[in-house]
Amino acid sequence: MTRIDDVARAAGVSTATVSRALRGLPMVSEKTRRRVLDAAARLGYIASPSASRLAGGRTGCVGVVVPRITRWFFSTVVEAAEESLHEAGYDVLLFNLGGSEQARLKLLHTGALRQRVDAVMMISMPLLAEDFAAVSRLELPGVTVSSGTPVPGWPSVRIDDVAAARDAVEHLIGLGHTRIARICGKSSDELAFTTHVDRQDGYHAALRGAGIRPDPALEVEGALDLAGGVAATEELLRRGVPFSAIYAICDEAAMGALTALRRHGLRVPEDVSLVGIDDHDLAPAIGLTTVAQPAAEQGRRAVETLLSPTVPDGAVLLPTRLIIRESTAAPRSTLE
Amino acid sequence: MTRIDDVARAAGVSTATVSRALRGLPMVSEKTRRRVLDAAARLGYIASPSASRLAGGRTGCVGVVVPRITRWFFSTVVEAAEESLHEAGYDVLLFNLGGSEQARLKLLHTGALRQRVDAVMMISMPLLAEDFAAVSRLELPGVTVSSGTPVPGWPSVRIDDVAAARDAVEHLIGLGHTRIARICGKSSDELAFTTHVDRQDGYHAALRGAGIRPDPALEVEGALDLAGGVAATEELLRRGVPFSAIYAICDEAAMGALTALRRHGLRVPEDVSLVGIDDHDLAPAIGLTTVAQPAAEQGRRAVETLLSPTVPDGAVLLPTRLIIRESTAAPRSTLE
DNA sequence: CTGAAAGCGCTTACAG
DNA sequence: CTGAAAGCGCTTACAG
Repeated sequence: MTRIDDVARAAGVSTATVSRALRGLPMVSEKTRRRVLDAAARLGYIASPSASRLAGGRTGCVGVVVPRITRWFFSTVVEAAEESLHEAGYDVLLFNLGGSEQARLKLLHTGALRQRVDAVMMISMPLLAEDFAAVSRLELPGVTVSSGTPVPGWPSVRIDDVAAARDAVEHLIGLGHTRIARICGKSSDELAFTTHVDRQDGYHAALRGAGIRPDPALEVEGALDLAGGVAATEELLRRGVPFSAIYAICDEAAMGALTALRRHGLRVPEDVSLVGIDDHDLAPAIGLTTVAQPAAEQGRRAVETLLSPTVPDGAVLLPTRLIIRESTAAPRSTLE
Repeated sequence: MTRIDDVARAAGVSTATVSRALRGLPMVSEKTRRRVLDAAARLGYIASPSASRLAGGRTGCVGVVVPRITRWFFSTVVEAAEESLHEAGYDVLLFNLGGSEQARLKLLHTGALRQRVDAVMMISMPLLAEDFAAVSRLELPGVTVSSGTPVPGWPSVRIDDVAAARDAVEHLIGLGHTRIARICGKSSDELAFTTHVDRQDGYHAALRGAGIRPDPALEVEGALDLAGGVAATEELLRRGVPFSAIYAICDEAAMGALTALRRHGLRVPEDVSLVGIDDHDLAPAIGLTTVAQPAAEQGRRAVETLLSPTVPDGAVLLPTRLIIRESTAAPRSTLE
């Protein structure tokens, strides 16, 4: 392993100069820099990250915290963020909570992040009142994506969840639906916080805006994934209340709904219209009408915001857009 | 930030003793250890990773390299591996290639991994002849998952891809199909190496075993994802060759095939039977018959193998299993 | 623009 | 079982 002294000796300069030259600092003559660069290349020198970190105080790492990397939204945000981070010269430390409360607590209340990262990006991280102290004890810059709970001093990147849900439901209303079911995540889930509540509010707002009185019998909690969508839809059907459309809190839940409906011999959209939120990779494949949110863009913007904090505390709101596909149509009753 | 001296002072011992006590090393009396632990806890002491790394030579990090974190198989392997790694006290550095050849080269031929990790886990990493030197120059222990190309000295964890493909195709043959199309990834793709070839071999072996002569007109390359499955199936239909079943190299491609078939008014399984490989999360939802492979288990076993190398060079082969759902049935011709 | 030297905060032989 | 001291390989004031 060649060290900085080897390079210094080969280039005939001090280690301080090697350090400066290699990091592109000013205060090095062009001639010297070239000599150092040559020597370093020739020797295949790479500075020891541990040593640089200890001496320089910067880790060159960013911690990316995500509830479940297996979910479309999260993996898409992480992929985009990772690319931007690497481009900016940072390594990314992945913390996947796996939906476990224990992992969340460990991350927050153990030194898992202390001195390991220069900054933190938290995606859809639910933070309870007692967690804020832990986060601020980190004394780290950070950014939240699709938060969750805004962290004081950290910018946040997200969409307007109220509007997204409203758009989805208003689309159904526009088609003539009035009995619109809602399937959503459990309140205890990872997205349970503002996202959950906001999308619920959007649903209610749309209904009220059209003079439709929300019916609790049409709203059912499941999980946020496919299985949850199936279960919620089964429960809905079990209740026996009439409905002509389903609004799902996310596309994965919508896919679950689609599955459950088909199992019961119900056709989409002939018997039931279905709309989700996300624009999941598979949404075009199954013809799902949805409100698209820019997942990758949120990841990129989060990194950008983290690295050049122009909006210290502000929120970056990214646009969503309704994409009408084949899963929604006018209800049969209005056709009859 | 409290340092090791602070703890040493508070406990009335030397820093060497603090270091030993905190890391659970032997050669520390129980009484002293308790005193140190108390002091550390009281002061909220956490050892500086940079300093430990520099002094100790271990980074406590494992690099996880993956072609595309957004794909089902990869995110599932990573989730499981990440959990095991964190349990074992390692941080995970994520390297998502994003399907870019440039990222692959940068990772291999730059110091991206040098001195940053204690070990490497490469998932479905395509390695060309010229890459091996770069990998061995890393001088790091490693493991490959679903390789790809086996790396000398690194154990590998995977399934028997030949058998998986054979099982899928034999299932179709058992139902009476003889015109079985194959849609697969491009040879230039991430899984292009052994996985691609093995599954191709399995398909051919199954056909030959049944006395069916492979027809090149029935085999079409696409991408490995949904869009690729759509495109490949469109191409297949465009060719106008008769077929009653499709074997897809992975479930995501199968979902693409399903989409394309539906668009063309073809029903599954009435008009066309469809089988994939994976048992993707969404496979049950769409009733896809598939050969299940244990993705999470591969992630866990890889970590296990990496951390306690009992099989220095050997391959861990995990079992697959055919899961029959609604996407496969006897061909109509045999029913007529 | 360049160098000598201290220091970052640990771990590890080496003694005892 | 415990401690004094060197050393890990850089970066950073401080001089010049």
